Amino acid sequence: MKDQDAKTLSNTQRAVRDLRQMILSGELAAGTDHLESELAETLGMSRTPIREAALMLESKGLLEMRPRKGVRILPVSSDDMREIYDILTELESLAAQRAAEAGYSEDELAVLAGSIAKMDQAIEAEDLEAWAEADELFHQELVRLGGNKRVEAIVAMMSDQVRRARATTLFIRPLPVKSNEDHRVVFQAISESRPDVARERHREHRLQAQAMLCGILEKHRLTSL
Amino acid sequence: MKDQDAKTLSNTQRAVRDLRQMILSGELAAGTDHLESELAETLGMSRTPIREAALMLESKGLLEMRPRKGVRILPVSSDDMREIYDILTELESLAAQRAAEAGYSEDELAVLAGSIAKMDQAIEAEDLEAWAEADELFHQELVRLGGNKRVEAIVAMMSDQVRRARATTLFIRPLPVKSNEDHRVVFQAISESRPDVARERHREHRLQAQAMLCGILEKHRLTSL
DNA sequence: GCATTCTTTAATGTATACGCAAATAAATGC
DNA sequence: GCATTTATTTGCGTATACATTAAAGAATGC
Repeated sequence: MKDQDAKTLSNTQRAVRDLRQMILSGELAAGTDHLESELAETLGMSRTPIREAALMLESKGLLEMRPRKGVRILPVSSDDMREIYDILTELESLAAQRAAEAGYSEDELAVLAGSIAKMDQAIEAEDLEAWAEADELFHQELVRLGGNKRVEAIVAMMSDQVRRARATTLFIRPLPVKSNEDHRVVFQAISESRPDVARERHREHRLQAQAMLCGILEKHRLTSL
Repeated sequence: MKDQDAKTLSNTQRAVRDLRQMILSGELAAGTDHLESELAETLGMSRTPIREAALMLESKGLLEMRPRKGVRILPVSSDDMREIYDILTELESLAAQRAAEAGYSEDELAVLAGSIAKMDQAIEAEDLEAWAEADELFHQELVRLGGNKRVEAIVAMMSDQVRRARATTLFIRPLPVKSNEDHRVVFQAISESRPDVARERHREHRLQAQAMLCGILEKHRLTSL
């Protein structure tokens, strides 16, 4: 429970937050159906805010509302991840380019640098959860520095689904040492204001990560189905 | 009125369609506020479907719901268009690449070829409306051929806003002769299965179009405000 | 025993009612 | 006359009730 629950947040907002959390945590498993009224009872509110929340989560691609069938939690297939990574590759590369063009000061790049440091520490400690968290921070901050609000929104939307897939891949994939090097190279290009380098390096980084992760998901597809 | 109105479409769906249309046509002008109850009365339904529709259109960036202020129709600034075109540049270039990789047959490329033909005719006849329509078809079909459903969804979402901006630029911009040549080059690269060429040519095409259109919007910013 | 139709059920789509909070208007104190 | 506080209004958030319709089950005819 956060500090504010019934206070400043509306029921609709709580429903969005809670349902999202339940989906990401797997409490609402992929592929399962749930009636609006069940969810309403679970979260202790009426159907109205549940419907509004479901509508929002539907537009984010986390679930699907089907008349008479209830809301279905959408599974994330390897094909889905391929689509998502394709988009992230393009939009994050753009962000890297724009961030390099912007000529940020060392201070303004502190969060980005910090996330790389955290990833290094996590690798050292072989703490994959911590690494994943820092990795997400890096990508999120990179996109923020890119300065395009719509890119930010799209990436945030997709990152929910990436997070779900990561639950599968994180403990199977090789230790992300190479990944950390990639991040450093991109960071350097941004801090040296070299847009084309930042763009291309990040693009390569993403393409490699995508190939690896989709490969893993493909292999384990049968397991999860 | 389409063939089906009260028949197969729910009120929520009608509200989405009608509100979207009213925004695109300018009937609901950018920057204006409207109470949920007003809109409900206008469309002859209760607030519930209006709210659900507004929620969807909000996620598409056409409007904003603000407590006690009503729903605000969001204006499209030149900054907005810069953001949108940046995204379209990246995602459509990806689509062009993927379309070229897919190795479509002549038949499968018929719609794309047709849209180019229509643009040529429109230029000939100096019919800018027809040209815009064909141009939109080209980009839409290109993205479809790219085979990424999420890209399709994002582009469709943004194209609503592009359409609103076009109302400003269409009759000011130079006759899009160069644009047609660009399209032909991209088409050829796709039909010859040359992904890198398709990607780069389309990218250049988009960057030029963006620079031109944002320039126009920038100039006429004062007029519209 | 199977198929078809009717009945019933159950879940959604939508209307409506109401409480609450925010914005505006009014009133009182200084 | 201005500021501050109090009333009032008004629009939203949400609960709830109801109508609609699709799906499931029962029953009847063949």
